Amino acid sequence: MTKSGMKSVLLITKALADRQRIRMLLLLQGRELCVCQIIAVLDLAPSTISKHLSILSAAGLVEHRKEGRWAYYRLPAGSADAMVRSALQWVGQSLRHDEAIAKDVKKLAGVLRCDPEVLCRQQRKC
Amino acid sequence: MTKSGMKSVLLITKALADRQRIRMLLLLQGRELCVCQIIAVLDLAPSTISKHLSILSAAGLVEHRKEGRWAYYRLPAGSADAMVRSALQWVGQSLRHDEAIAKDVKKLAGVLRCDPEVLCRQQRKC
DNA sequence: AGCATAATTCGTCATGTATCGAAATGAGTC
DNA sequence: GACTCATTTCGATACATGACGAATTATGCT
Repeated sequence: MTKSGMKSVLLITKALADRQRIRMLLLLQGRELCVCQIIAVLDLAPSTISKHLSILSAAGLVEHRKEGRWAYYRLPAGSADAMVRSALQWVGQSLRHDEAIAKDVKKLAGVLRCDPEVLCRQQRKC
Repeated sequence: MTKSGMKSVLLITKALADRQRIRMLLLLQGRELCVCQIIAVLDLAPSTISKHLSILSAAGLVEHRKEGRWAYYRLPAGSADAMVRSALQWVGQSLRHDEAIAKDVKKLAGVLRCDPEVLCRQQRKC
């Protein structure tokens, strides 16, 4: 079923109207991430990250699953709403060559080299 | 030259993150409109409409020209930035079947039957 | 059970934004 | 020039939003 309507559109556009949330979406391109990994890259308070993720989630722009104490977020599967898919594609396309994003991705590479467990224990100083 | 970068993206997403601005963009699909016509359909204070239009303009989502006392706004020409074009396409596609938008378009049809001059004189009671 | 920990929710504060009316601008008319 | 009118800019106000730390929840470990 394909959603439509002003409400969904505004949920999406409002979700996309924030720098940190955009950064998150681009970090999630091509991989699933644990919340603690997102925290480590974006360098914001856990509660802030969590709030952002819930906004993205409400808009359908991310999905998540819990595994033990950890929560993993990812971009929605291929079966997702067309509106959501094209919105994500637009963002990805538009920021393909953005410097700030490249920096985040680079930082993520470092973060991915640690166990999430170790990462959290060390208070984000991997 | 194709723009890119976080700044442009945020200008666009922030511009799209408002119900009234979305309504304006859809009214402008396929035709150029005078500010007074937009006012007549959306039923907001002229200063509010003007502010919204300036935000859309800053994001590159609309163009405008002045003709005498009137100002006309339109969606950007085909030569526009790819980011802008696909954003507009996304909005249009997503709201193709929206009721609120259909209502606006219907109201616009009535407004278009008046001279802009008459329209303004009569304080939006055409 | 009791503790440690990852994530979320809640309360608060500062900042940003939508709206309006009043004043300013700019173009036409007399 | 003085006046009218469409639009924009400015200033004020109410509301929404982003950030944080503290408290809460939920899971795993001892």
